[in-house]
Amino acid sequence: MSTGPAFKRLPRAVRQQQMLDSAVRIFSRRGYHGASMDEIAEVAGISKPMVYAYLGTKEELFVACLHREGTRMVQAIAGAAAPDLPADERLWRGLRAFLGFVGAHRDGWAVLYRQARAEQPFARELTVMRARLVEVVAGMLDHALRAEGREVADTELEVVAYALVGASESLADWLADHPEADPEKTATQMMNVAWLGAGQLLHGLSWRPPVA
Amino acid sequence: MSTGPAFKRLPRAVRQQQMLDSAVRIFSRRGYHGASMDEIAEVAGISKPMVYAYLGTKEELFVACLHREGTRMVQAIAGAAAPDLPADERLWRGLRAFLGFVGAHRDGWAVLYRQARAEQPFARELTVMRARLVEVVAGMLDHALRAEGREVADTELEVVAYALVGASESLADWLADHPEADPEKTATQMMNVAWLGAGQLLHGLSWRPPVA
Amino acid sequence: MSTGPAFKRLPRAVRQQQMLDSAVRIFSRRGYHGASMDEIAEVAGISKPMVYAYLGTKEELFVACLHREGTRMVQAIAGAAAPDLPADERLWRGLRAFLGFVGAHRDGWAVLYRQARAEQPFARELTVMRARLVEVVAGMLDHALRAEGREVADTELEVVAYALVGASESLADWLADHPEADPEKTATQMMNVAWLGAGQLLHGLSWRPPVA
Amino acid sequence: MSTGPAFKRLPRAVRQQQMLDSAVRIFSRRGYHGASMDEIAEVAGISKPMVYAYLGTKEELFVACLHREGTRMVQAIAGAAAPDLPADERLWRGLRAFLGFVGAHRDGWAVLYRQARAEQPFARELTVMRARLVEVVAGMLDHALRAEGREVADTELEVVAYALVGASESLADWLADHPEADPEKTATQMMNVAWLGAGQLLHGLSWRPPVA
DNA sequence: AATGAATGAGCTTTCATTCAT
DNA sequence: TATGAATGAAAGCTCATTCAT
Repeated sequence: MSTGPAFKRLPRAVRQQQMLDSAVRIFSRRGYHGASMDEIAEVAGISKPMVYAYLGTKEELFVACLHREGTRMVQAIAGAAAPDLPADERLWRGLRAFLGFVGAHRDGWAVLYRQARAEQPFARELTVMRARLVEVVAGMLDHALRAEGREVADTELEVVAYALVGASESLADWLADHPEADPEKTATQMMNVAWLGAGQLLHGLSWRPPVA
Repeated sequence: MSTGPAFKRLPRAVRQQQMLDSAVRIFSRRGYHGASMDEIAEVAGISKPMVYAYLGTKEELFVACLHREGTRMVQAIAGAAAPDLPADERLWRGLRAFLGFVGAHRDGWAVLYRQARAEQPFARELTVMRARLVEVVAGMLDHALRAEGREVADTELEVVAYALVGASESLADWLADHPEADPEKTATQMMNVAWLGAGQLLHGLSWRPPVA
Repeated sequence: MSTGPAFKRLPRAVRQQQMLDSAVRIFSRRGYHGASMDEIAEVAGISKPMVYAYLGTKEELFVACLHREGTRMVQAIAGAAAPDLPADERLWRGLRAFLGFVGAHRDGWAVLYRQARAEQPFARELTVMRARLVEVVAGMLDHALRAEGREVADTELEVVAYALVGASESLADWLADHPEADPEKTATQMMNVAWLGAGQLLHGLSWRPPVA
Repeated sequence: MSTGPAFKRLPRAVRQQQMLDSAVRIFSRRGYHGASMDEIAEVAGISKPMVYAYLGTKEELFVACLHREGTRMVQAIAGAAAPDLPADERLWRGLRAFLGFVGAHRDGWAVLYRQARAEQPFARELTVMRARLVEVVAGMLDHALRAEGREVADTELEVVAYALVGASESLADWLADHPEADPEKTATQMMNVAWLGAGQLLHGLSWRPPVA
C-alpha cells in the first residue's frame, strides 16, 4: 500500500515548475508581448488549457515567473551579506551576489525585469521586489550608522538606498547586453562609485575588493 | 477675411508635430503595445492614414518619438553643464537638469525609455541615445581626470558613467512614483551618493549644493 | 442517443474539406482579390481563425484549392484515356473528359484557373498543373509517333501539346460563358480542328466520334 | 502670332497618352490589383487628381489601357491578312502578325489580357475584343468555304474560330513566359496544328511557311 | 486530468477616392 | 490647371481565452 498516488501523470508541483521553466525561457527570448501562450505550452510539452488551469492567465503566469526568479535572487543576495561584517564588506558581498546572479542568468532575470518595467500591470510586483532590495540595503546602511552612534531620517536613507539599487540594476542591464563582460569586475567598479564616490575616484583613490 | 487659425488642411510640418505629441502621450500612457494607432490618430485629431503617410509604421513612429524626446533631453542636460566649471559643479548641474527634465515631463521621456528597453527593435536607437548621455557624463569625468594629469581606460569610464546614469534614471523613476517629492532635493541626495560615496556619507560627511 | 450529425466540434479532416469547398465557391464567385477571408469562413460555417489554423494564409488557401481541384481534373482526364487505344481515340476521350469535367464544374475549375493565371504567386503551382496536362497530351502524341517509328524534338511536341491544351482551355472558357452549350458537341468540334486541321475541314472532311 | 495656344502645360491628348503609357507599364508589372494609383501617377510624373480628372477611376483607366492596346493589336492583324489571298496564306499571316505583336509587347498586351480575364468588370471589354478577332478568323474561313461553294452553320464556324483563337492566345501566353522563344517559329508550329491537324502531323506531314 | 476544436475581439496596414486651395 | 492634404472603408492576420469531449 503506497503512501501516495502512483503518478503516471506527473504531480502537480513538478508540472508547474516545468511550465515556469519554459515560460521564463520564452518570455526572455521573445519579450512579454512577443511570447504566445501557444509557444509556451508547446515548449512545456503540454496543452494550453493545462497552462491556464495551473497558472492562470498570461499576466498571472508572467507574475509567477517574476516572483519565482525574483525570490531566488533576493535569497542569493540576502544569503551573501552576513549581518556581522563591516558595512563596506556587506555592501560588496551583496553587490557581488547580485551582479553574479544576474550574470549567471543573463537570459532570465534581467530580461524578465526589463519586460516587467515596461508594463503597468506588473508595477505592483516590481515595487514589492524592489522594496525588499531597498530594505536590505537600507538595513545595511542603518546598521552601520547606528554602530557609529548616528542616525538619519528614514526617507533619506531610502533615497540613498534607492540610488544604489538603481545603479546596480542599471549595471545588471548593462551586463545583459555585454555577454563578454565579467560580473566580478563590474561589481568592483560599481563598488568604487558607490562607496568612494566620483569625487574621490577623481582624486586617484580606489577601492579594492578584500582578498578572499 | 479672418486670419484666424484654420483647423483643417494644415501644412505637413505642423501636422507631424501634432502627431508626435499625441503619440508620445499615448505611448507613455498605454505602453508601446497597449497603444493603438487608432487612438493616436484620434488624439491627434486626424485620420489614421495620415499618420502612416507622414510617419510610417507604428515602429517607425515610436522611433521618431524616442528621437525627438531624447534629443530634447540631451540638449537640456548638455546646455546646463558648462565645460569650464569644476567637475562637481558640472555633475551637479547636469544631474539637476536631468532630474528636472524628467520631473517636468513625467509622462514623457522616462516612460518612452522604459518601453524602448523592453523591445528589441529599438535597441539601435537606444544605443545611440544612451551613448550620447554616457558620453556627456564620461566627458565630464574625463575632463576632470585629465586636469589632474591622470587617465583611465574608456571602458572603465563607461561603466562608471553607466552606473551614474542608472542611478539617476532610478531616481527619476522614484520621482515619477512620488509626485510630492522635490526634484531639487532628490538631485542633492543623488549628488551626495555619487560624489561622496556611501563610505563618506556613513562617516557624517555631506555635500551641499553651491549657493546659486 | 441520436447518432445524427453533430454540427459543431467536427474533426479536422471534415472541417478542412468544408473550408475548401467554401473557398472554391467564393474564389470562383468573387475572384482571388474580391474574396475575403471573412466571407469564406462565414460560408464554411466557421470562424476565421480556424481557417488560418487549418489552411494558412489566403495565398496558401488558394493554392490548396487549386491543388485539390486540379488533381481531381487531371485524374478525370488521365483515367479516361486508356493507353492501349489508337491516338485519335485517346485524344477524343481525353478531350471529352476535360470538357465534361469543366462543364460539370463550371464555377469551379475554370474560374480558379483564370484567377491563378493573373497572379504571380501562383505561377509555380500552375506550371506544375499545366505540366501534368501537357505531359499527358504530349505522351499521347509521342506514343503514336513512336508506333510509326518516327521521332520529334521534345520542345516541338511541347508546343503542339500546348496549343491543343490552350485551345481546349479556351473552349472550356467558352463553355463557362454559354451554359446552354453541350460539352459533348463542343468536344466533337474541337476534335475536328485538332485532329483534322482547318485545311481539311475546309475541304469538306469531318471527324465523327466513334459510336460508343 | 501662333496658330494655337502656347502649351506650357502639355495638351490634354499628350498627357493622356503619357498616363496610359505608365498605366500599361505598372499594370503589366504589378497586375491589376497590385498596381496602385499612387505609383501610376508618380511614374506618369503627375499628381493623382489629374489621373482621375483625365481617365476616371482605376477600373476605367484599366479599360482604357485594354482598349488602346487591343485596338493596336487588332489593327496589326487585320492589316496583315489581305483578303485576296488563299485561306492558308491569310491564316498564316494573321497568326504571324498576332504572335509577332505579342512577342514585341511581351510585357504589355499579354499581361493586360491575363489580368482582364481574371476580373469580372472587364468581361464586357474582353468579349468585344475577342469578338473582333473571332470575326476576323471566321471571316477567313467563311470566305474560303464560299469559294468552294459550301456553307456551314454560323455557330460551328464560331466554335472553330474560337478554338483557333484560343490556341493562339495560349501560345501568346506561353511566349510571354518564355522570353527566349522565337515568335516566328512558334507561329509556324501553331500553323501546323491549326491547318494540318494532329492527325496528319502524326503521319509525317508538315506545313512550311511560304518563302517570303 | 487532459486536449483538440473553436472564437471574439482587436490591430496594423493599405488604397481608391475626393476636398480645398 | 494642378496638387498637397485628407479620409472611409475594409482586409489580412494573430492571440488570449474557453468549450466539449
